[in-house]
Amino acid sequence: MAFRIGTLGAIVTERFTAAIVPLDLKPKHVGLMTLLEARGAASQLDVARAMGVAPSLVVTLADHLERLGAISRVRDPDDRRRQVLDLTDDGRALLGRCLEVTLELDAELTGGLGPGDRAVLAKVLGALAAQAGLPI
Amino acid sequence: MAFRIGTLGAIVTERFTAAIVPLDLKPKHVGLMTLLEARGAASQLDVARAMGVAPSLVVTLADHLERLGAISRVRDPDDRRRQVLDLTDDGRALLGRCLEVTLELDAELTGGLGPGDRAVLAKVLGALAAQAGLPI
DNA sequence: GCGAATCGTTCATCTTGTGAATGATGTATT
DNA sequence: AATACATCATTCACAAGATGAACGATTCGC
Repeated sequence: MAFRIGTLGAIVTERFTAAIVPLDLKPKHVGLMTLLEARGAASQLDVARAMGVAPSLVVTLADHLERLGAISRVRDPDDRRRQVLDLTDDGRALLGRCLEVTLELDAELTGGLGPGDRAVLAKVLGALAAQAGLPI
Repeated sequence: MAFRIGTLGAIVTERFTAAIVPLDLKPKHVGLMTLLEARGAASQLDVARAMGVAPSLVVTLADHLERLGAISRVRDPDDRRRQVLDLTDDGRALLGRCLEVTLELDAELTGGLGPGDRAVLAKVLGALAAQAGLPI
């Protein structure tokens, strides 16, 4: 059975990217905030490793999120090399709006499905996320 | 119910991209070949419109596929502005190997699922593909 | 204390993609 | 038939996203 899941992944990604443009966010920003929400405060290097991304990219992402007021960024007093990131209340609110957008997209994409099918899809995607080590 | 389908889309896309590296292909190359397989020969502008991509990008993609011997590229004798692309036999074989890779990835991602769940997933993704106007 | 490792940042660079300019060809109007 | 306009492919300059190497500031092991 050929799902062509790769091509579909690209389409879904594209739609999601477009859907969060009004929030002034890119998918990686959402990924970073989601990570902070799930794990609590973390150093930039921790974030880079968890996201599978170069540390220099985290600088850029954190710059942007800090400018939006979505995260705080303070030197760890116990190790002043570390820059500790954490979600602000504004950040949590912003992440809430991301969730709304996500739900709308989910609804749009799975509109034709019955409740049973939706449950199965949720299970499948949950398993997929767990496999990817993703908080969901 | 939050599927976080956007984030998952990114993960799947990434995996697919990695999986076709050995074939010297990127996802868009596969998209172009799939299009030619489904619709038959097409001009570069047709391809650009169908893929939702700039015509100048099709030049690059076609250059690469032509170098691989996967597509032919001939001037339309009836309208010599048009450069007509078509899959070669080698291209069809290459696309076959892409399908194998896709099937392996599908199997890997849905390994823990029962046959009923897989059927539902196939249906859901099929509907999604149809909605995106994608041949599947 | 001193050399080595770690963390964040900057910088040069690569890749992917777009959009404008160009040249070749085709179409329409007169 | 000639001229103006539109269309197609191509090239070029450029923007965005991401990487890796170099560097400065720290901290750790000895």
